[in-house]
Amino acid sequence: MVKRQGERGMPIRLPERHSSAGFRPLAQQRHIHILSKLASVGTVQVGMLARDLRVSEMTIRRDLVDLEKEGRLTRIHGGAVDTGKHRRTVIDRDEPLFEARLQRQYEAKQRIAAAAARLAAGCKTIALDVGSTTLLLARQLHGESQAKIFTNSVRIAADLAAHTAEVYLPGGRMRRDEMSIGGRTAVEQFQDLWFDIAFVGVSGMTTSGIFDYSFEDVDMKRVYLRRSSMKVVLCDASKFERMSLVHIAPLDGFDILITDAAPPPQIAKALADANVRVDIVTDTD
Amino acid sequence: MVKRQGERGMPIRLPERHSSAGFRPLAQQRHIHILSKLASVGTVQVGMLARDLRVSEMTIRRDLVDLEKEGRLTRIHGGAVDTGKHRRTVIDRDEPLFEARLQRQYEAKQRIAAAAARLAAGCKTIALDVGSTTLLLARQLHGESQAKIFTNSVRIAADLAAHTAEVYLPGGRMRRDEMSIGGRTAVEQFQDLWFDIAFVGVSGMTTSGIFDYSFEDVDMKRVYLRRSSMKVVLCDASKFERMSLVHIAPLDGFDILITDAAPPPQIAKALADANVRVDIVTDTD
DNA sequence: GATGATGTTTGAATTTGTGCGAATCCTTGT
DNA sequence: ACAAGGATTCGCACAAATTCAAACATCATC
Repeated sequence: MVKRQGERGMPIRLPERHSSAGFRPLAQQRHIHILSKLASVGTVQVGMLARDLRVSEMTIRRDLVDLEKEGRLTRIHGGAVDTGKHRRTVIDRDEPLFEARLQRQYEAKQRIAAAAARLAAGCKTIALDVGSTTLLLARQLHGESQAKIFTNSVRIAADLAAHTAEVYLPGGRMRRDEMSIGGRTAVEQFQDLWFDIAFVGVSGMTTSGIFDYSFEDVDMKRVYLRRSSMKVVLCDASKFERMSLVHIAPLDGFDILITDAAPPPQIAKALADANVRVDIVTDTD
Repeated sequence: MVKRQGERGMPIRLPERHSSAGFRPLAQQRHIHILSKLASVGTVQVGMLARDLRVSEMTIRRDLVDLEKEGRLTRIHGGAVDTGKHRRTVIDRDEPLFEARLQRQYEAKQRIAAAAARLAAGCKTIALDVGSTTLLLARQLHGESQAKIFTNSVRIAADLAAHTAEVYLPGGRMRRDEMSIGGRTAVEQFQDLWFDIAFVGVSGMTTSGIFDYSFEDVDMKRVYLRRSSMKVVLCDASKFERMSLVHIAPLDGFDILITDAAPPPQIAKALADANVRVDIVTDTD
């Protein structure tokens, strides 16, 4: 059976030259709706989407098939989860958001963290940003007992406590959800230090730079990037071409990008122009 | 066909919906819920999960089998525990030392903490010292969502994160065992503040004052006692007549002592002379 | 009418629920 | 300490429910 778009072969994403009437937007809008839902909650259900978008479940399934072909999501029984290996991801009604974020793209983050840990080996002073990927990195650093680790994440500090020799935190108010410490005083305490290497997580990356959705944590990210010899950004591939609330820095604001898949061409070029080394940790292990 | 809860009669409230339900949690969502529970509590029970997720116990068991195959947990009779290699997110299985201390005199500490929590009710700024009793107190403060809580214990901060509105930490190096933050900079950050009430734990008390075995934490204890309107010492009865490494303050350095049994006569007299109010929480509640 | 997207039907595939015997755990008695 | 008894939990096998996707019908636009 030939799919309705089967003859296309290539995933051409032309803006559809359909002149006047905007009937096409419907499908397009559904796709956007689905993807944005995925981005915010990590999972979608066929029935729920059908109800939200006032279309049949069959249509939703066809949408999901299309989006899966483009690699934007992974279909599972009953719905879909955002890209990454099957079996993981999702949010929960009443449980911490963080845990859900941690599960999303778990394998990718794990691989990224492993590569980052290799990079950090031997460094004496290591700065760790807030985030789920950096938390996984922290766990890989348990062995580095001779390093001093600086982080504004209480979660990471608590995790490192039992294993790593020296953990330093800035002072200030702790954010509830993220368990990060931010604010002016916190930034001041760290900005006079100098780190051998800093690992910063982001929530989006475009040709114009790296982004994060957290207003409060951005200042500290900037400090990390400003005050370290080697500036490493951890960013799984789902975050390419995605902007967020706050612009952290342009692409030449860091040295190394560790990710799990090749970035899209424009970003790849921009990274090359900015002299950023790109480490891609592939799926095949 | 008899429902699994059929004998209960009415109160079953299953969200019976039409085909486009989306109410039953996706398999992945259940997995997340389970892992997340595991991360926060350490163990899960089949029955409880089935109730939480509104699915049959069989389904939960199948989930657990799947997750065990992925190595994310270890199944035990009646439920599952988290496997050692995936450590918990918020706070880890506290190291033996701390856990042991927490168990020692557990009931006494719990009662003391409860009395302290009553004392703290309504206070706007609360300082919490490091220690096992103060940790129990922190857990009783989960409801006090309008208070600002200051502590140099990362353990307490992590514990409070999910429940209490505002938690403040000083910056500095974290001690491994106690997960406390100390040092000159930490002390400096707190000594300009003023607390409504401060709770300080001690490891010994004699007629000459209160003592602690931790060299690093004493300075912060002194700050708490110096900078708060109400200075409360938490001290279970086993610590009377015991000295420790460091002398924190004389008996007139605080206002209220909460303990679980009447202190020996000499100390009682010395406390009376120092104008300390003694709250004894008896075994009979 | 041709084209392409969407809705509907229907049987297959997958997931979930239930019954019931076996296994395990817990308590109690000796 | 060991065994018996009772209760709970497990997991297989099968039934029920849900979801999937192919085939076809329908609708809209050009």
